Amino acid sequence: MQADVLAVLRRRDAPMSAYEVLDRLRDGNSRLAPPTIYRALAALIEGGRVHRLESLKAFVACKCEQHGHVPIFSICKECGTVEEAVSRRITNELSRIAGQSGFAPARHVIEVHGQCARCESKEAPA
Amino acid sequence: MQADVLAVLRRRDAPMSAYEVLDRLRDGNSRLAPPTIYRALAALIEGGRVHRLESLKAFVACKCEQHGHVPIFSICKECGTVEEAVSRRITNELSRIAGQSGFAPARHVIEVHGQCARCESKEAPA
DNA sequence: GAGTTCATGTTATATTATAACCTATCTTGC
DNA sequence: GCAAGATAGGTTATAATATAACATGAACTC
Repeated sequence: MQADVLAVLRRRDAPMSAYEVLDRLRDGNSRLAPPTIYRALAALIEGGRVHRLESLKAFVACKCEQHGHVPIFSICKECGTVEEAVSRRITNELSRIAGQSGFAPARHVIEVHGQCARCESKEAPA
Repeated sequence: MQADVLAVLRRRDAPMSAYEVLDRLRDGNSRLAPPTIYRALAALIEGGRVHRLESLKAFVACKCEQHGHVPIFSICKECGTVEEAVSRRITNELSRIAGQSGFAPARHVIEVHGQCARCESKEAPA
């Protein structure tokens, strides 16, 4: 099931809601309920192979080689595509800030909403 | 209504769900429905006086003097308290990363989950 | 093959959020 | 004053997201 869910997510580079994944998988198997999908997603996220975009309530397959990093997502509000980046500077600076108050970070959520280069140039084709 | 919602949020330093706010306000006024609360929250967020914690689906009053900054939240998974920080370095670095791919940032979501100093010392009182 | 474990199925429901439409109040210019 | 528009909020209904709780079945263990 995890493999099926991951395959569906990988066929898109835009995020999908859990119910979109569900609908997509129901094409072949009508007896499929939300908990099945949410369980698979939870396991995939645990393993770092899928990320949840908190601000979109949606999920994407991880595009990085190595999992276990801190992902930084750029989310285009026009076309919905998502880029995944990594920055040690950001991770370090967040640790530094947390350290000032003795906070022990366990999980980071970094999401940037905006407009990708492609959509920007379409909108204002100078 | 915005004032009422803001007052409720300010009485706590932990995040509240929209429905917690609703219940709290219903104490005095039983005829109050979700859209009313969500509208007030939307306006407050627009004005920078309230933030939505995306990863918690919850809301907090902004604690900063000046609104319009990029807030960085530290969320304690034990006690639920939230600290709000600002870092120009992070903002700059995020802009730099975005710039590399021509992405135009409009809104930032930065949330760090972990354990606050207080809860850490309680748990392992060395 | 009885007992255990693990993934998944199943049913029901909780939680979060918004659409669509209505009503009241305020405001502004005449 | 009062019509016209603007704005906030009320009301009803429902959409979208997520999980609890329990049942089933296959696979493995001894």
